[in-house]
Amino acid sequence: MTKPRYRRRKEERPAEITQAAMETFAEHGYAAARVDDVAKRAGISKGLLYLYFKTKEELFKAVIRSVVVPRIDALKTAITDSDLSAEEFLRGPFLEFIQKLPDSPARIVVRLLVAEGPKHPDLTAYYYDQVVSSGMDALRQLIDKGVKQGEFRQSRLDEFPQLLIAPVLVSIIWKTLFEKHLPLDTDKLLQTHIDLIVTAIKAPAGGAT
Amino acid sequence: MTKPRYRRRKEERPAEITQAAMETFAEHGYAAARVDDVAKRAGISKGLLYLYFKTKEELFKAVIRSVVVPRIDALKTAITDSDLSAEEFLRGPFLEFIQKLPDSPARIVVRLLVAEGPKHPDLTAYYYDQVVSSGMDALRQLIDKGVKQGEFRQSRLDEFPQLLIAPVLVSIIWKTLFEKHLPLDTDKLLQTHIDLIVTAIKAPAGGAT
DNA sequence: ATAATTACTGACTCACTGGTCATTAAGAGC
DNA sequence: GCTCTTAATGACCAGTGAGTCAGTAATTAT
Repeated sequence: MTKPRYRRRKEERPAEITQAAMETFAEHGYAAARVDDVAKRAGISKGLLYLYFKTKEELFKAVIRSVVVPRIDALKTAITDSDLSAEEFLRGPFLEFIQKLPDSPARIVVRLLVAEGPKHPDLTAYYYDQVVSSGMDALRQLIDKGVKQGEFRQSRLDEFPQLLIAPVLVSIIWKTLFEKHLPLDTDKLLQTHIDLIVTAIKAPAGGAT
Repeated sequence: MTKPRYRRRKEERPAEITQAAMETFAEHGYAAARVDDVAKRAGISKGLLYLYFKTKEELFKAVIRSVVVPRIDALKTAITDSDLSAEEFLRGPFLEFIQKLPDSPARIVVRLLVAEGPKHPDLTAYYYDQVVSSGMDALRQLIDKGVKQGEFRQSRLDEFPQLLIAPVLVSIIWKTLFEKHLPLDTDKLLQTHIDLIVTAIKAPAGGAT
């Protein structure tokens, strides 16, 4: 009775491979990452990897998707499962959500997308549709709700919901590049940002309507 | 009298090469850019390029530096050449400065740094020292000045001056990735951001001492 | 003019890596 | 056990692109 040289595990392979790929891309970026290394990390041969993913690029897209999808779901449920006021939502669930991003795989996705996005238009389009567009809609609705209910004053923030998540990008990029030079308390940074924005758009004391 | 096949132009080459490299990197990113293409774009042979730059990486660093240096100088003079109040400075010269960034070569630098920074620690350190660190100091001083003169209330913004430039990153990344899907009026976005921040930190009417 | 110098060329090398495929062996079915 | 299917291997191929260098010609010195 010899122990088998390998086990057949058709089901688990794809997830294991994308996981290994994500780690490899995180270390070296997409272009400089070797498919062979991804395979090694996943504990398989390169040939098998190519059985599950036709090309390196397809593997790349699978990685992005594997990170993005669960994260969207998280935000969507956070929004639906809540009947807090707009301010409460911003200071509560929304803050929590963005505070998690800088240490999540989202960090890697940002780096990969900034670096490789322009060369993968369909991937960028996918990301835009799935994440950016719907995310912006959600935020805009949140702000509008706040305005309608007299919590917030009218402002241009609803034209630029990007401003709400801008410091997330700063946090991610800081952690990616400068953490060694000067550590950044991103939780506090994001908290401060929400404070400032809410202060700026809060309706003056004697509410409207 | 035959026309010469080439002209010797020792002085001008380096600048021409870094310029060509910047354009090539802008199109393809660092890893995917071919040295041969940079040379072609600069109108020279690859061999000559290697006479001026020892490796592709050294060329890369030269490109970053060539973009960064003049931009720092611009900001520094803007700060020194002005005795405006803190709010006036933010709304005037500072806003103007950041409004220029999304369409300047700074855009390419951001993309290249995010993508390649982790693999070039010394370059990242250089950028941190020359740009980030001193830029943050300058902003912090500006805010403190505003506080001391009673224009601004005390806030945590002076702990996180990054918040002032966060939307610049959003603008740059948006233009890099999503411009085709939904154009963004970055001037207005940045204007809005400064409005919001100033509103948030402005001292209440009856100013302090 | 002629010689000396060196900016410049372009063909070449060589390491590297994405992708292929003939072969092997694990596991399912009989 | 025996056969069949296919998950899995790993040696191989072909394209590519960074970096080299022997030679050439533009310019300077004499």
